[in-house]
Amino acid sequence: MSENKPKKDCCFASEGIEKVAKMLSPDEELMPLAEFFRIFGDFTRLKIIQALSAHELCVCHLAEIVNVSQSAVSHQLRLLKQYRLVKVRRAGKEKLYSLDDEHIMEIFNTGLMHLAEKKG
Amino acid sequence: MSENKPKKDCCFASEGIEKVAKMLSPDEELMPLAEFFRIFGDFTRLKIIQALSAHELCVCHLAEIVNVSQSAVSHQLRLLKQYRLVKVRRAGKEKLYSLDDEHIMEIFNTGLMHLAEKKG
DNA sequence: TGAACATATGAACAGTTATTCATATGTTCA
DNA sequence: TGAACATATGAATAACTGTTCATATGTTCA
Repeated sequence: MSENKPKKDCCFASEGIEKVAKMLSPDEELMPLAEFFRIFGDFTRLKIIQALSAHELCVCHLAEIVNVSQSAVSHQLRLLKQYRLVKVRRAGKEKLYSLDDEHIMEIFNTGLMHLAEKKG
Repeated sequence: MSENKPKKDCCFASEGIEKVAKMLSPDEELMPLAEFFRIFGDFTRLKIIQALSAHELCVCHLAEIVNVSQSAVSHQLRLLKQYRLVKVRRAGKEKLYSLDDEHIMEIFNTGLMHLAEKKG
């Protein structure tokens, strides 16, 4: 922590620093955002997301497609739902999952593009 | 794992499942993508990113702005650089960090928009 | 109703991660 | 050159995360 550290002008004047600090989104906005992005930061969940981008799917098929246990998918789907990446509807015995909105694939694809450009 | 589980047609025919499975990006692409997104999934790093979106900054100023120790920012900057979210240039004693490209804030802002829409 | 199917969930465990502390490296300038 | 400043890094630790296993809940249909 850097509480009462005297402000230095190494790269930039003190007023500038304050300005940048003030311009940051409030913690109540940035913390949920970090939680939201953390959901993208897992291989299994990323496969679930990409699979759902192609088709609404039930839990057992998702488990087959991403090749993890039913329990594991279910746990991940709970997170994905909690953070509004996916939505569900019941259809008989099954529950059909799909992506919540366009933002999800927008983020996914921007990430892919970034990596493609930086490759090598 | 779901190795030789007999394919069921619960929500969708078996051929459809195969199609979705085949359409997934290869692991060598999805795993780095997960690592890339994981970097966004931390409060401190998100603050660093947003601060850098406003201005190129040195380590000590970043530490002040995001309110963590110099060592902590430095460790995070190493990750941010490793995954190409930021770039550095030296200016005398200091090192000035800035965002690597537009994709970073594009992802950041799409996330913010998503949360804003889902609020409540 | 009850058997069979589909999904969800809690506890436990192994692996990962963010910070701190101490210290090392790199740069400037008197 | 060496003191002062700026940044980086390794080890240690506490907190968190993803999977598994066992089991519970919910739904259909005979």
